[in-house]
Amino acid sequence: MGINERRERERKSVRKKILEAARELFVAEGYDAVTMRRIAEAIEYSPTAIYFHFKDKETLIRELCKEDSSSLAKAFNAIAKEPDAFERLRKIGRAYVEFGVRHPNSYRLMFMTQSKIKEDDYAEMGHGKQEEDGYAFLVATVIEAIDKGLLRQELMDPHLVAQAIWSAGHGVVALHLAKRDDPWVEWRSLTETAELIINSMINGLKREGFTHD
Amino acid sequence: MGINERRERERKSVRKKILEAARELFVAEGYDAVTMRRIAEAIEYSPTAIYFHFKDKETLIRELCKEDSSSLAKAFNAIAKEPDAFERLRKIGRAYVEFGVRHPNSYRLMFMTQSKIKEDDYAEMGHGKQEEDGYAFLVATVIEAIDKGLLRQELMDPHLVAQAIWSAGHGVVALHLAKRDDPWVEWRSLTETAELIINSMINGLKREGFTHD
DNA sequence: TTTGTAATTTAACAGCGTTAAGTTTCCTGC
DNA sequence: GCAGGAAACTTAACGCTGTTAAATTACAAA
Repeated sequence: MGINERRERERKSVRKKILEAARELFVAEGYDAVTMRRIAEAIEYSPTAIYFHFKDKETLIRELCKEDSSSLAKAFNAIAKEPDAFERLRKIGRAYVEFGVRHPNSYRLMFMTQSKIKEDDYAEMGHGKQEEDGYAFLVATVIEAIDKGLLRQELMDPHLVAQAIWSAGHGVVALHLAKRDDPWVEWRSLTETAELIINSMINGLKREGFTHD
Repeated sequence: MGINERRERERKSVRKKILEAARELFVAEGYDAVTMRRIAEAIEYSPTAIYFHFKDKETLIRELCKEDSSSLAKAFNAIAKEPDAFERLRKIGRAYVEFGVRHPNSYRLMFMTQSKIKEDDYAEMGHGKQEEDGYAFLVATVIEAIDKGLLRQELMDPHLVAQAIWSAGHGVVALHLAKRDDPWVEWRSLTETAELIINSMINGLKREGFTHD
């Protein structure tokens, strides 16, 4: 018994070592640029050793991604305290943008690529629970705004509105992550653009004549 | 001379054949899923034959992408006739969304991935010319809106406003292309969401009290 | 008919993620 | 203390990729 615990502890320590090395490399060079062989090299193991601890590269990356995404959930939970629905939307937007900047690789994986995750796995990922599901949190906030009569009368579908808001926020982050270094455009700062988008969207969705703070 | 022309014609025909086969495969299965070997197989040539006509896979894809993107430029040129600045913005948005739907692979390549294209190549791509440069066209429209006093007073930077509008439009397309099949979210239709985003953004950017059509 | 170049094929390389098989390590039960 | 055996790891290799080098074919020019 006691010895099994030791085994397990050691295994976990190696797992952690792999994750840390992988994280450092991925953060520095991105998902595609880092090979399994280089991760192995970094921890001075053979490449195949990784496969004892992780099913494949995809799984390894998802693990890191999961760590990151929990930081987004945390930020959202802190925001939940904000009483004003519009202000909450603004804070959601800012937190979302900050997440993209802080974890560009995870952001790309989560929101900019098609994932083959099956619906079955969703339950354990907190699907639908506001504390873990950012989209659910956004929808709930929109519902509140609708119920309080803050939005234009024709806006009755919370999913539609939430998706529009999400899209706007996503757009500014995604464009930044993909095109920030492209000199075709005289880029303005991400935060400035994000602020304008968030405010314009809220301003454009809110009930005509409704004056807010 | 006459024989050189014939040679050239034949070469161009093979080039075209490759491009057509590649396009069909790429459209059906996407950039990453299609290998050079499969393209070669489709035209019943050896894989290396392609490399006589195209430098590498990247170049081949860029060629297809260029063809697609000209359709966007065409759509924008048609829109240029629209006299009303806001209505022009709406049409730009719709055309942009339609481009994303019609050419998802090119869209992903152009707007959702980092490109290593150097600034030097931009001149021949029509950078800055409104007829070929969609961003320049958008900026020009924003400038017109500003000059005519249609936008809120504090909005004086056309690039900032253009980038906010672009981001909003991009967001809805990018999210759709990446997450459309993800059952985590009860997706609303792209066109409906796009329409809401475009209208909300314009509504949110326009001068307070300014009533439009 | 020879010659030279353009166009194509065959063979192969280096890199990738990954798997199979062999080896070390080290706890367990006698 | 030592045999057995699972756990953790390494070595070797597979199949796939984009791509290149070298050999081959096709075919107009002389």
